[in-house]
Amino acid sequence: DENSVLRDELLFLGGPASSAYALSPFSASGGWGRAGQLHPKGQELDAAAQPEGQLLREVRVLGVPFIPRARVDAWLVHSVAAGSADEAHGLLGAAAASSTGGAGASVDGGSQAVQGGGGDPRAARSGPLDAGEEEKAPAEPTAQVADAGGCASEENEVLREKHEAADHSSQREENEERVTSQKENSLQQNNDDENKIAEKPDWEAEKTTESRNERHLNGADTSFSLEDLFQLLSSQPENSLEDIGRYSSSRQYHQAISQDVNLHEAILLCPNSTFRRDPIARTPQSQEPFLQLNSHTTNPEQTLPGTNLTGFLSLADNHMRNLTSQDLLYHLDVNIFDEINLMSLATEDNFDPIDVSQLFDEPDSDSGLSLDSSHNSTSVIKFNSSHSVCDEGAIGYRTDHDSSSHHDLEGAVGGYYPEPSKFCHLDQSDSGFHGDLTFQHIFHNHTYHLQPSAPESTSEPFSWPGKSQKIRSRYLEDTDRNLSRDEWSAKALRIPFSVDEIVGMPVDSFNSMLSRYYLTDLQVSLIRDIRRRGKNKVAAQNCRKHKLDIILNLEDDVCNLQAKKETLKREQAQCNKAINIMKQKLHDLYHDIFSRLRDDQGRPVNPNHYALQCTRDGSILIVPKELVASGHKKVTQKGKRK
DNA sequence: TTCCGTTGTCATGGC
DNA sequence: ACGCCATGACAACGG
Repeated sequence: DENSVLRDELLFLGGPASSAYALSPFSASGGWGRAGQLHPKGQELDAAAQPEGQLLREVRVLGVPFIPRARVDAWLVHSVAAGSADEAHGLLGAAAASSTGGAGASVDGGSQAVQGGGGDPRAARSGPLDAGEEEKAPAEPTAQVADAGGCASEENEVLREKHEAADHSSQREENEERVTSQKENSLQQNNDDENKIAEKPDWEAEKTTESRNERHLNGADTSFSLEDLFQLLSSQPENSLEDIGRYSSSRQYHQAISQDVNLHEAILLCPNSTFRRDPIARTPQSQEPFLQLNSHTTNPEQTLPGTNLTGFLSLADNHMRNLTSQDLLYHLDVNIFDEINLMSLATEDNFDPIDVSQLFDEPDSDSGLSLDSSHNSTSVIKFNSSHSVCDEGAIGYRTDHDSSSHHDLEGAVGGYYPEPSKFCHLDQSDSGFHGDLTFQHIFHNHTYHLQPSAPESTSEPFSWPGKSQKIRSRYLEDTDRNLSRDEWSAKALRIPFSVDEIVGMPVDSFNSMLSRYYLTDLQVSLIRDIRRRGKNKVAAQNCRKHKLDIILNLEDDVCNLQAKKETLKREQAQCNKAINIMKQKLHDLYHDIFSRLRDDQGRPVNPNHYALQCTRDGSILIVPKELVASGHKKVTQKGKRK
């Protein structure tokens, strides 16, 4: 029904399942429009220029007032933060009740509950969702919202027009906002009870920290208590890498004040546009090195427990100290990545840095990927490939091809994550890549399957030079031998789908998947290559099978024809034999007849001069051979009766 | 070491 | 134009 559709939509937006019913007040009393009037600070609520995507469409289908996502997000945020049990359980009635007064509690636990009371919870946000949104969607004067005067239809009409004006925005932009919304809600969920954060899986905590990061970057979250973060940070031992990773966002907040920019923080502070899947702003050259580096700095599991993370960050910091964030993207020394690469490898058991360095020092090392052949890409591939060794963070993913549906999201949120602590990310753990990170966290289990018909371990994402066979053997002994080259590559690049999915997915689902998920160009390229190679591999197998079938059929045909030939030969021999017998019988009969014939003088008839001829009436005539040779044209009755 | 079969991959053309 | 499929050709690998 319509409510379930809206609920699914909100689920996709990242809101808690219960919050989906926040839309119910739409149809009840147009409460959103009136809620705008109740905004205590009179802050703008509308960012109508932002496309609202499917949510808007669903809302419009229902004929309810259009609610900008920013409002919905804020409302959801505060509904959750208020701890309303009814709302938390997704009761329509409760949501309807909240439409008039809102939740009334801020994420700060009440100390900054300025938006509370009777205010519209959606108004709690002091600004638009993010800077980009602010630019595209100028603040709508509060008076305009208030002037709606509870007339939901009027506001709906205005907002709808605004939306239609902004309808040109791309689907990707819409997805970005969805992810942002999702993260916003994650933030609220985590802020609601900070104590729970340590109990949550790392992936969830990571998502939370990223949400904070984004808020920090956007400067839109003014209600977040920095003091809380400082206390939280100070309560955690700095030498705990896990804690460092977990509270990376806290460190970031701290950095924002101290201006002590280290590598990690500098990365996290990079403009979002750099890492979002913006077809204009983003380039593979600028993105990939960044992602690689950041992934290792933000992932506590990828570093040895005894590794001096601070030292490492300082090392990288020296490289970037004089670089802007954009410069960083283009000029990060590849050697750094090599170092990081080896560091990440060092986390593996039986790691031999010499062997591995030899491995990657091998000239003519063919990645085997028809990816971007640029230097950066190559280094990335190597890096990722090596990293995949330690990457056991297979997260549960759905094997059905419709994994991107909202229902799947709902199911995946509560899904099982085998090793969340090992969910070390490469290119999704940066602050600008929440989409991939979040979606991967939610959706997927990176349990890459072995294709049944494909004997593996003969190809890897990088070549194994001949003299490194020993290393290879050792290498493979410690890892999953059953991963094919593409599976390795997919795992290394954090492709959130299995090779089987990529290859077997219908083209429509495949394209939908590519557009729905936040994938780097490298990932998209790899996915397409995997799909192409996978399909071609199957085609080649079919072709060879077909060719073999043809050969076998031809061989069968040859056998059959040979047998038939033999049979025909035997039949011919039998026929010849019968013919000879008949000839012999006829010959004997001739001689027998002529031996008994006598002419008029009683002399024997010479068979060489006469022949026997059978007439139509059955009588037998003796005809001279010269007459027979003349064509039987003139048969004389010169013969004698027997 | 050579030969041969198998397999994966790429390029190409047809649909 | 795009994607899929079939197929020849090639290389790598293993027996």
